[in-house]
Formats: sequence, structure tokens, C-alpha cells
Amino acid sequence: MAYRRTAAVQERLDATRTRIVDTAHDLVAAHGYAGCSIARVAESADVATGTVYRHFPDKGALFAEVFRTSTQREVDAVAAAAASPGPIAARVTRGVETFAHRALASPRLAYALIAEPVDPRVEAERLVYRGAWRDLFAGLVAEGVAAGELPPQDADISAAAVVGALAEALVVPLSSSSARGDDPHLVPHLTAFVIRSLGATQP
Amino acid sequence: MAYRRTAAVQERLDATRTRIVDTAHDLVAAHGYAGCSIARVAESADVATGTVYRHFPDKGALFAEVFRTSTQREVDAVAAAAASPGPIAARVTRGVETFAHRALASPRLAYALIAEPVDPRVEAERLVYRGAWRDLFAGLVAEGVAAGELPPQDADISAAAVVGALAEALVVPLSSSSARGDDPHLVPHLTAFVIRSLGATQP
DNA sequence: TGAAGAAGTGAATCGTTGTTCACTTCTTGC
DNA sequence: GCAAGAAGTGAACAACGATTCACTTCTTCA
Repeated sequence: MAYRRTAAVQERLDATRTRIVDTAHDLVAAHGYAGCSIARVAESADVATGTVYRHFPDKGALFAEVFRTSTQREVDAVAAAAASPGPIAARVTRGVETFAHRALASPRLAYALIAEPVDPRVEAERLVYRGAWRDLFAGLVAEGVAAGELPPQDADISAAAVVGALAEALVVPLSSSSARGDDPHLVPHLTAFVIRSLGATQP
Repeated sequence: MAYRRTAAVQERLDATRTRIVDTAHDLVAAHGYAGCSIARVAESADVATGTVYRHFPDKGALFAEVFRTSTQREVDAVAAAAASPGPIAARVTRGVETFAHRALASPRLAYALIAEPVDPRVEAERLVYRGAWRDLFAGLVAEGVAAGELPPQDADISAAAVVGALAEALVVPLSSSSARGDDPHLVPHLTAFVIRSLGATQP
């Protein structure tokens, strides 16, 4: 054996892989999933198309990873905002505000992550993360119910409905050209809607 | 001129056109949009692929019509349920129940109409009907606010959120194999969620 | 340095479907 | 019956982008 992969090579491989994922992320954020061919990702990442296939078995695997890491970042940000102590209503409000502001700041990315048509392998990944969103809010609802701050309810159903409400009210308008994102009342109205929907009172 | 289209021929043309649309509808309801190639529609409708193009300029136009007529039927059914007199809370509840029961009865169709990835021309048509759903609920909310039965709120934002909540809670679970559709508490929980979200009290 | 073997390349291939069009069949009105 | 013209046909075509693979370049280590 006259060749063995050294740490330096491994590092370069890792860097290339990371660059491919980051480039794909940027392209999704700029042009949506529809604007992301392997050829384009490869060109932007300064590698040949074949190189992409040295790191990922197929297109679905690449974009599943892109969606996974991007969504996890969003979920983490919202979870952090809702983690601080205080009444559930206030924590939910902070979570919704964080979700909304981040989505409005990166509308194209938010649309791609939540609503844009994607191919089935990526869709499967998205469904997993729909579950992560649901679980996050379900945890808050369950806590609130246990603490007597919210009326009894099925935390999973309420959480799914909240996620859907946020997605529809925020993301879908952004997919068209209707200018809703700059309505200063949107976020306060949405937080009020969610707080009411869970049976809490305004914090 | 030795040929002019007679009533009998026109009738046959209309019948064929209708059969193509109905067949496409049935295929969407059975297999989703993904399972609908022009070749398959043509075969099921007992015409040649070329014949489909005598009636529709392209695939998008055919399925835009399928989505339009199918969604209109759903919107009409919900509107009818919510039209009967009574307090807004009761009318909204009836509307939500109707929406939910119909979606649960035809999960594949409901998923296709609301959430399944489709091509851009059909997506455009779907967005139009998202608007129809929103307008329907927005009308109810506006009435409720005007009558003093609901607290002041932006009817469009609330309506969009309600539509999203219904879609997410009902349709998305049906796209996977998770068995949520047979939960007998789902619909009552959802109606309760929506009523609370609008600031009404249980009817 | 050179041989072994891995990483990188990108033009060519492949699979899929929407769409076309030259041709056949049918309908009409004289 | 027959000519004009429309409707119907389906095999062939076109476009698109994911994927492959024979080849080149690079890295390692004796």
C-alpha cells in the first residue's frame, strides 16, 4: 500500500464537502430549490459535478442534508427564545416572534424550507422537521397545561395547528409577490392569534 | 365548405373534454398528482395522448382546471355549511367540521389539493384557491367582529392562520402513514382550537 | 523516484415525460 | 358518392438534468 488517507487530505475532503453543502444552502436561500441543479451547485462550489457524487450518493441526499441543517438552525433559535423562564404565554410569544422575524428576514429560504415543492426524498426530510417544529410547540403546550396556565387540550394537535398557522400566515404570502411581509401588524396579530388559540391570555 | 361542426359533434367534444377532466380528477384522488402523466390520463380516459392536446394547450392547463373545479367544490361545501344562520362561533364550527370530515374522507385528494408538490403552473392555480379559502374564513371573522361576537382582529391574517392550522393538522399527517385520521378527538380538538383562536367562546 | 491507489474531472449517457405532427378516420353538405 | 375539412391517433421527438465512468491529476510511502 503506497497511499493512505492522511489527516491533511481528510481535512481537505471535509472542507470540500462543507463547501458543497454551504453553497447549496446559499443557492436555495437565493433562488429556491427550483434553482438548484447539481451542475449549478458544482459550479458555484468550484468543483466538477462528479465531485459532488464523491460526497453524496444522489441529489436527494445532498439536499436532505441542506434542509436538515438549515431547519435545525431555525428550530434551535426558536427553542432558545422560548426557553427562558416565565409564563408560558410569554415564552410562546417569544418563540412565535422569533420564528416570524427570522422567516421574514429570509423569505426565500423560509419558503423553500416549509412550502416549496421539492422532490420526494427531500420532502421526506422536510416531514421529519415538521415533526421537530410540532414537538417544540407541543412541549410548550404540555408544560402550560400541566402548570394550569392553559386549558386541557391535545398538545400535539394544538402544536400542529400552530405550526400550520405560522407557515400559512407567514410563508405562503412570501411565495407570491403580494406585499404582506412589511405589514407591521402581522407579527403582533399572529402572536395574539396563537396565544388565543392555546387558551392563554395576553402576557 | 363541406363540413361544419354540428351540435351532435360539439356534444361529443364536450363529453370527451369532461371525461378527460373527470379521469384526471379520479387519478389525482387515487394516486396524487405525482401519479398523473398525460399518457396515463389519456389511457384511462380512452383517448390518445394527442387528443388531450386538442382540448388543453398543455399539462398545466389540464391540471389547473382539475384543481380549480375540485377546490371550488370543497370551498362551496364549507361555505354552505357556514352559511346557515346562528352565532359566528357555531357557523365557524360547522365550517371547520365540514372541511375536516371531507378531507379525512378523501385524504389523497385533500393532500394533493393543499400540500402536494406540483408543477409551477398548477401551484399558481392552487395559490388562487388558497385565497378563496382565506376569503371564506375572513368573511366569517369580519362578520363576527362587526357583530361584536369576536374581538377586533385583522380578518385576513386570522383567516390565513386558520386555513394553515386546518391544513397542517389535517392534511400533512395524511401524507405520511402516521395514523392520525382515525383519532376521534381530532375534529373536536380542531374546532375548539379554531374557536379559541378567533377569541370566541364554545357555541 | 516510481508505483499504488485515491481524488477529481466533465463530456457523454440515460431515463423520463411532455409535446408534436404526419397520417388515418370520421363528419358534413352538395 | 365524394370532396373538404375537422377530429383522433400514437410513434417519434425534444428538452432537461441527474448520473456515470474512463481518464487525468494528485498523494503517499517504500
